[in-house]
Amino acid sequence: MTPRRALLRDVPSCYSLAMASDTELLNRAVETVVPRDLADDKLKSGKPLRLYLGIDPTGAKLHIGHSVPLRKLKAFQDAGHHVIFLVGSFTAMIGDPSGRDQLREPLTKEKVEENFQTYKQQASKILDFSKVEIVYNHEWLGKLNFHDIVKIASSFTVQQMLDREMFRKRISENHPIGVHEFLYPLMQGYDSVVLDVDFEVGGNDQLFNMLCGRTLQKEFGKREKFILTTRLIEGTDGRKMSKTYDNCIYLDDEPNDMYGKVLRVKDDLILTYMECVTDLPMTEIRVAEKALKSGTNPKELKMRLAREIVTLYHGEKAATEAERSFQEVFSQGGTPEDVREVRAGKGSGLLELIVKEGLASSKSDARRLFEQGAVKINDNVITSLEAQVEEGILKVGKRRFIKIIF
RNA sequence: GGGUCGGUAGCGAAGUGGUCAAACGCAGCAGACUGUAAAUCUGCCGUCUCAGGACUUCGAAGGUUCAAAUCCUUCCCGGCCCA
Repeated sequence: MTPRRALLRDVPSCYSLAMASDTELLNRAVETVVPRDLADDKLKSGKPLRLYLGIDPTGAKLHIGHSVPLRKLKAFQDAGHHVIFLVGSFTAMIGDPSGRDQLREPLTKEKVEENFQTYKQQASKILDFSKVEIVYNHEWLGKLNFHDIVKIASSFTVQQMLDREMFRKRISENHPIGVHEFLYPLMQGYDSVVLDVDFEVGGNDQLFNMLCGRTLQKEFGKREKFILTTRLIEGTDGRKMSKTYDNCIYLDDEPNDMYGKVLRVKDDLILTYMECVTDLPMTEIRVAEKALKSGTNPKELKMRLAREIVTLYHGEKAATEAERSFQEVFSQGGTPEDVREVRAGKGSGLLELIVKEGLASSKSDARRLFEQGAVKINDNVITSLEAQVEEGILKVGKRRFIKIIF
């Protein structure tokens, strides 16, 4: 479409030097655009558009699933559009019921601010916050009175709310639904009214909330916005990416750890990851797709993917290093380079050290590891619970290493 | 407000006076296998241990009993039905 595609081949693909085309903006890593033709028209107009992404600062560690909408935001920013970043300072205190089958704990104001700082610090790896407009929704939501709220609420029906899957689920499982949870999408929708944007970006789990915004904008006579939802990517094991499943790749994971996690991703997610969380050109991703179909070892592509992701967050050097280290440790069963060094007293117990250094969660746990032959010093399996500390590389299981020095 | 059912380990869920640290499933951990994996198989999966046991845990606090997750009392939290 544009000549930049050809040029890009010679450039390390993780550096997105070029702007994405309109087609790519509206399609790559995108789940759905509502309504499509409105989006096309607005983009075709060539005018800079106002768009926003809202987040509730819950204090969660960001993982690459969170990076998808952020990256989309950045793509639009690079294309010259006006990006607004909305901090759900008010909404966070209520808690989004989306995707929840449990009631959420509300947050305090102080906690919200603290959380946002943490968020910003992590998200800065993707988005340049100095170039976006940051707004807080307590500034308007906190000022609404009961009249306003009733007006807003009357645009929706209880049936619409109850149609949502998580509420149905809760009903069928006899879990509570707080009345305030119905208010949540309305508040978020009202954000759109205040910001009067051309469109909103969000994860696909936010579709309902964002649609409420469309309804309210019409109701309040504002401009019509369209909605762009990004794809939700699954965690390394193919289930929903979630802390409770421990299948997340976090933005601040150490290079080696991050690399290893990507390699552990289920094979059939490779292409999705490439599309959604890297800057690899789509042309290259198509080539990868063909290669997969023609029987290339998925590991090869996964390594490419892993290198790409680590480069994005830690730079090329770290990525190369992580790759080398990974091959050494896992493919050849060796030990990593950068093992943590731990000073230990000669003659002290090995078991105690393992617990103290967090390689096991309790003494009982450590004991089990000994019994199961998981404890090795310099590749010699140690089974005696009374064993003393020795100098060398201590390996517990496959992934936990420390270097013991006296 | 009334009635009723329920709150068990990270989650789900059995257990209704002793044989209960508590079945089972999921998740997790270790070992084998492998392409890091996945799948599969095996073992583990409260804490501490002088390895014989000891200690803490079944919403919370009291009580009955030789003995309580199991019985009683009060309280807290939730579901459902009725108002």
